[in-house]
Amino acid sequence: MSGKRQDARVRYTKMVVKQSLLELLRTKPVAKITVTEICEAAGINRATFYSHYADPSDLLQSIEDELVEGITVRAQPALSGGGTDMRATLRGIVGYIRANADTFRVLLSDTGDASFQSQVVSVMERRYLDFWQAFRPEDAEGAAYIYTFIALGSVGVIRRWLDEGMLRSDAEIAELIFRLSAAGLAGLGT
Amino acid sequence: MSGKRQDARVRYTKMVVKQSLLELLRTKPVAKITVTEICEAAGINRATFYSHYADPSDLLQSIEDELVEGITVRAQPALSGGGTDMRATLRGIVGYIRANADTFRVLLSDTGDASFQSQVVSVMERRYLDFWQAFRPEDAEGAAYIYTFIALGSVGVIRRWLDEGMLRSDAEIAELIFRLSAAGLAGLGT
DNA sequence: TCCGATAATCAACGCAGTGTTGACTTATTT
DNA sequence: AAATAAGTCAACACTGCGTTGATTATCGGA
Repeated sequence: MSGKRQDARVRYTKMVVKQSLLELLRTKPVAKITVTEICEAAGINRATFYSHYADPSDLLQSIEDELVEGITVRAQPALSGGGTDMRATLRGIVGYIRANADTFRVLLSDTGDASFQSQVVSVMERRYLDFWQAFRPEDAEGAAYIYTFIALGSVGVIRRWLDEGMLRSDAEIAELIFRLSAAGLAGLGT
Repeated sequence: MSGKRQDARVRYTKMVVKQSLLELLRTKPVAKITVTEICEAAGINRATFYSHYADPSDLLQSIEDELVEGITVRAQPALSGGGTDMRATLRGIVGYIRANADTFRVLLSDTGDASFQSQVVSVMERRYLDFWQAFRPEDAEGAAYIYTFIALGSVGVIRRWLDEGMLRSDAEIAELIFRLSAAGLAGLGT
């Protein structure tokens, strides 16, 4: 997409630095993680860190951006292989989260980042809106609240699923989220 | 509850320091707020800060604890004046959040604290569980997921309500949350 | 395969914020 | 008015910051 591929050294540095931060995030919030700490864990020089990122939050942001992008792509109905099939889209998203489970678990946890969760919710919200509006064209009272409700609720289900060690299959979780969301929407008209 | 009342000076210090932090939190995340900054804004000596709190996160934690306590109390059905009336309980909670709207808005925002949201969700979750289990004694498949779904969804509704400037009345929002939650639960059996 | 370009390393820098101390001043309680 | 507790102030060593310039290692293309 953007010109040539990055230098192998750069790729390595970014990778090792990201992994080190994620490792540290398991033990404490980003507020208490220092650049020095990250560099020691990564085995790189501090100056190298600064040539790529401004501070630990900036690094965290770049990790988050990748994951949000991954979800966004899979939230596009056309690309998820299911056309307008919401279940298929959800399975795609759940599968992607499983593939990056360790990272998602940390970032969505208590010591994680509120803004990351917020970004994920936004993507879900938009997708739900696109999908369900086809079925209920006329906007009921307080419709926007419902999409927020089910989007955040869905993320909650995913969080719990991750915390429990992903005992259930992707399909099961996708189906559960689908049913709960559909029910929430149905409840509006009541 | 715990012995005598605190010295007036202590009460003032804690108050002004909390307000200063909340003010700063409007502009940046807690990760980038320094003790020095807080003290300048509060007009107190740095040594005074350290005699009460360990660091900015510790101070933030104490603010959060108060609010979580406030919600917990109102989530007790017996105390919310409505017996087992879930609507009344929700109205009580929503009213409390409105009374502390500025603070809740900041803490539940993107730049807020993931652990605070998490604590609030926990309280709601437990309350929903107590209430609804009376109506559906036999636990359906994946019941725990539903409570997480509706608890987080409820917090999402509150977040949106705060962001929109609380245009709707407490009763309206409480009713909306009640309806969405009930619907989510009903959807499980389907 | 060699060469120019790009990255990473290292040591050093002044600077800002930390957390603690002890001597002091000021406010509160009884 | 005296005793107690809290806040102020200046100073301290220390840690981490962010940047610099010189040096070494690695990469990718001609």
